[in-house]
Formats: sequence, structure tokens, C-alpha cells
Amino acid sequence: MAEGRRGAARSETARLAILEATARQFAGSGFDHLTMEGIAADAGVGKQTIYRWWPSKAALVAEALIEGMLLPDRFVPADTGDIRRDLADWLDDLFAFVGDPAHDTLVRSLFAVAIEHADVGTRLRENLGTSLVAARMDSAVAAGQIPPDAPRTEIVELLVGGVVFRILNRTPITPDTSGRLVAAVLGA
Amino acid sequence: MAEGRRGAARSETARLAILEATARQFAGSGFDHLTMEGIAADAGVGKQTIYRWWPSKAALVAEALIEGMLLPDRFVPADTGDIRRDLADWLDDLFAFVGDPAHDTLVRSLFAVAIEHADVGTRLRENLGTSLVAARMDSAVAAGQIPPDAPRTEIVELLVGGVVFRILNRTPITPDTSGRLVAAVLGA
Amino acid sequence: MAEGRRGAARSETARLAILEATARQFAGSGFDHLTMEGIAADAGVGKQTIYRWWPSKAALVAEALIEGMLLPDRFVPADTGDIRRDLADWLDDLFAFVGDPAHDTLVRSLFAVAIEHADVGTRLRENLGTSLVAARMDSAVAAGQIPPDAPRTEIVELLVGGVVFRILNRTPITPDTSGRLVAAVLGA
Amino acid sequence: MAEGRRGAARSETARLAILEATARQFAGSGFDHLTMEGIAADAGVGKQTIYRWWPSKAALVAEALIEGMLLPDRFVPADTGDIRRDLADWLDDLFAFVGDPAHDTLVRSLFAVAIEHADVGTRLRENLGTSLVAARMDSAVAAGQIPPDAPRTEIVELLVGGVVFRILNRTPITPDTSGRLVAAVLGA
DNA sequence: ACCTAAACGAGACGGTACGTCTCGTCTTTCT
DNA sequence: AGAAAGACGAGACGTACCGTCTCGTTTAGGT
Repeated sequence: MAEGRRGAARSETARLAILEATARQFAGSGFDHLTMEGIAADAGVGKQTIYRWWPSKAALVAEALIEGMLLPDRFVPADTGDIRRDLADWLDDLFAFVGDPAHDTLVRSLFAVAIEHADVGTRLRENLGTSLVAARMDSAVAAGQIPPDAPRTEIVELLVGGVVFRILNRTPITPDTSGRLVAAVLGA
Repeated sequence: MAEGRRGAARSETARLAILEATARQFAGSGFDHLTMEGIAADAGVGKQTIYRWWPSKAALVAEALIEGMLLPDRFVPADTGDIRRDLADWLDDLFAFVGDPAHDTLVRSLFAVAIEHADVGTRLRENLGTSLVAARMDSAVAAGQIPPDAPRTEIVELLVGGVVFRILNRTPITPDTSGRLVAAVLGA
Repeated sequence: MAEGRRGAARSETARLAILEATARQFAGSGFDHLTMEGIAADAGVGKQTIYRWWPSKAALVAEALIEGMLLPDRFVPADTGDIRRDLADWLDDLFAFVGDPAHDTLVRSLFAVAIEHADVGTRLRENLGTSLVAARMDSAVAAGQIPPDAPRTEIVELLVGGVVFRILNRTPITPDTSGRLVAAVLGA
Repeated sequence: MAEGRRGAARSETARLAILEATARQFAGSGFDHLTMEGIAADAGVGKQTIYRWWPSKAALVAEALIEGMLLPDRFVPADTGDIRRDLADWLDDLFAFVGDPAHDTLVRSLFAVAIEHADVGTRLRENLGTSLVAARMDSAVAAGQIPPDAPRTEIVELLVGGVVFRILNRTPITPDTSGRLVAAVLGA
């Protein structure tokens, strides 16, 4: 292999054990109670092995996110031909997840970290399916369901923002929440 | 005098010194680098005096917020008679503040804390002026600028959410951002 | 009453409650775990009332000792006419007290404090009955049981020293210990 | 090699720095003003490094004593053939040390700790040379200077006790003190 | 088959901050 | 004025983690 490295290769076993321990502890007790020593002990790994490959706790979380260990891999909008319904369904999925009390610690910690660490934020946005929703909007334009000059970027932005605001605000979710939000941005 | 308390009364001097130290350190280095010992030293106060009255760092931040030591007391929407313009101006104010690199640490830390601690969240929402905007929307309905059946709650929610999303997402703000967001929720 | 003092007189109730609390805590947990706050709480007294009248914990202990709240008021040597027997009996009393496991904390703390604080030391020596033993020695000289040139001061000193050394050394006491010590200083 | 230890070995440098700091502070201000934080700072060491290896301040003092950092390594009785003189000289050494005002804090604290902590007591007794004196007494018996049935153990006990009592009692030492004590236990 | 070198588990190290406890002082209210 | 109550500035306690630095052990190319 190209450049002649000597010595043992990076242990994939250790890498996964570390990320799994990270995910476990993060989901259980949140970012604040995440400790390098706890992860190392949980993963059965030396602390140095963590510091060798990751610069910070945020980096660990970001990678665990990428590996799909913290969130469903993606929230994917369907394409039934009815853009309103598809958007509302996607929002429902989102609200169901973030509104589940079992995920409360995880979700709050995750968004808090995302706000402070750009890499986690980028990754999280991706996991929420924003880019897929944007694509779905494009196809709705092509199908003539939305006027071409509709501010699509802003609409996606507002909808995801609405989700974040509900988390921030602890507003209880009702069955018609998604519909009302979609109506607010697409008109009645 | 009603209930006969004995012993020295709580020191208002100490209380303010502590909150000011909290605000100073928070604005300077964010929530993560906020330490009880640092605040105590900065305020010239014993640690116990802090623990006697506040249960956590988050409580300190919440109270500093209430005292108006962290944010402008309120972002207040104007009432020029033109609801679109007033909303856009209010958003511009908000974006100007949260987009200012000098406030980056403060803003990110504040929203991160708000997501994890309900009391900070409630207070922060108030400081952003959400309830004033809601009232402004009501008056716009009275003035016939918005149809009475417009989903006003959702609109406010989406707009603030949009701001939060921009923070999360680090999207650069352009001069027309506010107008575009308002247009997206109120129609063109 | 001579010099015209004004205001309330010192409360004897409080004084005794404080000394009793001191004795209780001292006997229970030793000097190290004696705290001003604990004494005040136990005595149902404000801390200032203690500080107003005593300069230190050692002073409290010394006074509790004087009040006879820590040790039997005095270890008194009998006068049966047989100086050897009287000394041995007195030593037996002493050993019985200091060797009792129930008094271990009390005794060790007391001697430790006595070594560091002259006032406690003086008072403790008095409580052990040293001056009475010296007097008993004098009468033994008068009775012709001890030669007049015997180093009486040194003998008392050595005997009490022997007791202290046994405490220091944790040597178990046997029934003949006292007799052997007396024999060592008075000859067989 | 036998039991496969892993991880870094204990740092002898740190160990000695800690004991030296302990000895320094102890000799300077006594046991009461000995603080773990002070020792750690003085030794340039983290507090945990102390707690990792020693359970208490007393244990630190005991080990500093063993290392000969607090007292002359041993008070050794000479053997000139004259047991009376040798004992008196040894006592003189002892009195010279414990009577020196420069050693007052050290000596009092040391004996106070010794009374409360068995391990310090054992070690202190050894440092005073008790076992060497006992051996010297044996050789005096062999040389016919002391009758074989003399209560040697008790004599050593009483002599050391006499020293402790003088400390407790703050009796000033005169040049003939040692001689008088020896005479009291060995006869004229 | 050796040799080197990197990664690994373990864990000691110098530090910082935690939240609690006690100190001795000061202030307030009551007696 | 004395006393009970209790807030205050100070600072040590013992613990938990931080990020770095040895240790010996294991693994895997070079030679």
C-alpha cells in the first residue's frame, strides 16, 4: 500500500467500541455527563486511544451521529404527489421522535451541542433530512404544486426552525401541528 | 412586622455582584467555561453564598437574563401600521444582534442552555419579544392587514424558529433575509 | 454592686449548655470532630455566644474538664498506711479508666490536646491527682515508709509518665502492672 | 516477571517531594495547620497523587517519620560500661531535643499525633531509641551492673514516660534532671 | 526469523473545579 | 446588653475528570 507505514494498524474494533460507548452514554445522560474516562472504561479502551483519534467530545458525538448511532439515519420525506401531505408526514415523523419523552435528554443535548459545534450542526441538519425536503420541494415545483417563485429555501428553513423552536419552547405537539405549520408556509 | 425573621437579611450587594460576574464571564467565554469558583472570585464572594441562593449555573444564567444583563431587555416590534415592515424590522434587529460576531459565544451558549433548561428557555423567548410580536399581529388583524383566520401563533413560531435555525446553521444573513422570511409566512 | 454594668447578665444556662454540649461531642467523637457549629446547635445557642466567652476550642475543653464533665473529678490516692499499696491502687484506678475501650477516644483526645495546650495540660494533671499523690508521699516519709532523701517529685513524675506512655504505646494492662511500676520506683 | 503490572510506575520523585513538604510544613506549623492542599502545592503535585497513596495526614506524618525527615534517625544510647551514665546521657540527648524551643511545635504536634494514631506512635517510640535502651539494659545485666531480676521493661517505660510527662507538663529541664530520674529507677 | 515502530490497555501524573463543611465575623431581631 | 438566628468572605475537604505521559504488550509491515 502506497506509503510504507509500519506498526499496527488502527483497530476498527476499538473505534466502534468507543463510538458505541459514546452513543450509549450520550443517549443515557446527555452531553454534560459524557466523560472521556467513562467512555474509555465503558469501551474497555485506554484514554489515549480516544485522544489519538478524536480531538474533542464534540467530534466523538459528530462521528457517532454519522454512524447512525444516535438518530434514525435520516428522516426521509415521501413523494406521494401531494407536497402538503408529504411535508406534514415528514414533520410528524420529526415531532414524534423529538417529542418522545424517552428521547428528551438525547434530543436536547444533541441540539445544544449542534448550536455550539458547527460540525455537529452540519451533520445533524443532514440527518433531519433538510436536503431531501429541498429536493422534494423542487419536484413539487416541477409538478406544478408550488409556484416556481415560492421561497423554497426559506420554507424549509422555517419548517425546521419550527421544530427547533418547539424543542426550545417545550410546546406540546398536537395531531394538527404539522398541518398548521405547512399551511402557514404554503398558504391555505 | 408580619413574619419575624431573625438573623441577617440577604445581601443585595452580593446578589448583584454575583449576577454581574456571571454575566461577565458568560458573555466572555460561554457557558462551558463558566465556573462557580470563577464567579465567586470575580464577585468577591464566598462560594457558599452562591450555593445558598442558586441551585445551578443555569439558574444563575436565567436570573442574569431576567436582570437584563445578557441581552437587550427586549426586542420590541414597532407599529408603523405596516405589519410586513414591522416584522421585517424586528427580524433585522434580531439578526443584527445574533449575527454580530462579537456576540457569537454569548448567543450560542445562551441558546444551548435554553434548549437544556426550561427556565432559561422561557426567559429567553420572552426576551426575544415573541409575546410582543404576537400582540402586534393581533393589531394587524384589527387593521385588516392580515385575515383573521391566519395562523398567527404558527407564524411567530416559524419566524423565531427561522432565527434559531440560522444560528444553528450558521447561514450568513443578507439584507433581504428578513423580507424573504416574512414573505414566506405572509405570502407575497 | 461595685462597677455599674448595664444590660443583661451572662446566661448561666447557656454557659452550662455549651459546656455540656462540648463534653458530649468531645467524649463521643474526639477533639478533631469537635466543631463550634456543632456545639452551638447541640446546645441550642448562637455561635456568637460561644465566641463571646471562650477564645478557642481548647478553652472550652479546659473548662469542661474543670467542671468535671470529662473525667472523674479526681483520682484520689487512699491512705491505708501502706504507701506501696496506696500508690498501686491509685495507678489501678487510673489504668482502669484509661484502659477502658469506652473511654479510648476521650482519653486519647484529651492527652493530645493537653500536650498542645498548656491550660488543658495543667488542668488534666490536676485531675489525675498528682498533687494528692505528692502529699501522700510526704505523709509516707513522715511515717518512715520512705527515706526522706527519696526523689519524691521524680517518682510521681515517672509514675504518671508511665501511664501516659502506656496510652501512647497501647500496651495492654495486666493486673500486676501497677505493682511492678511501684516496685520499680520504690525498690522491692 | 511474576505479576504483570501495567501502566506507569509510581513516581519516587513525587513520593519524596510529598514527604518533604509534609515534614517542612509539619515542623513549621504543626499538625493542625497541615493541609493537604498546602502539601500538594508545596510539593508541586496534584492532590490526587497524595490521596492515591496515603489515606490520611497521619499516614503522611508516620512515613515522614520513617524516612527520618522529622526526627534524628534514632536516639542511640552509648555503651561506656557505666549504665547509669549511659542512660543519663541518652536522656540528656532526648531532653536537649524536646526541650529546645525551636522544636516545640514539632515535638508537641508529634506526640499529640502519636497518641491518637497507633502507627505514628509505634514509629515514634522506635525513633526515641526505646528498643536500643532495652538492649543496653540487657548488656548491663550481663556486666553485673543491674541485678537480673530488675524490672527492666518497666524502667525503660518509666524513663520514656518521664520524658513525655515533662513535655506534657512543660517542666523546665535542669542539668541534673536526667541523673535524678535514673537514680529514681535504679536506686542511689 | 528477526527488527522496528505504531497502536493498544492500563494507569500515574499535575491540574482545575466540583459541592460541602466549618471557620470566625457581622447583622438583624427579640428579650 | 445579651442572646438566637443566620448571612457572609474565606478556604480546606475529598472526589471526579481533564489531557498528557509513561509503562509493558500486541500486532504487523520491512528486512
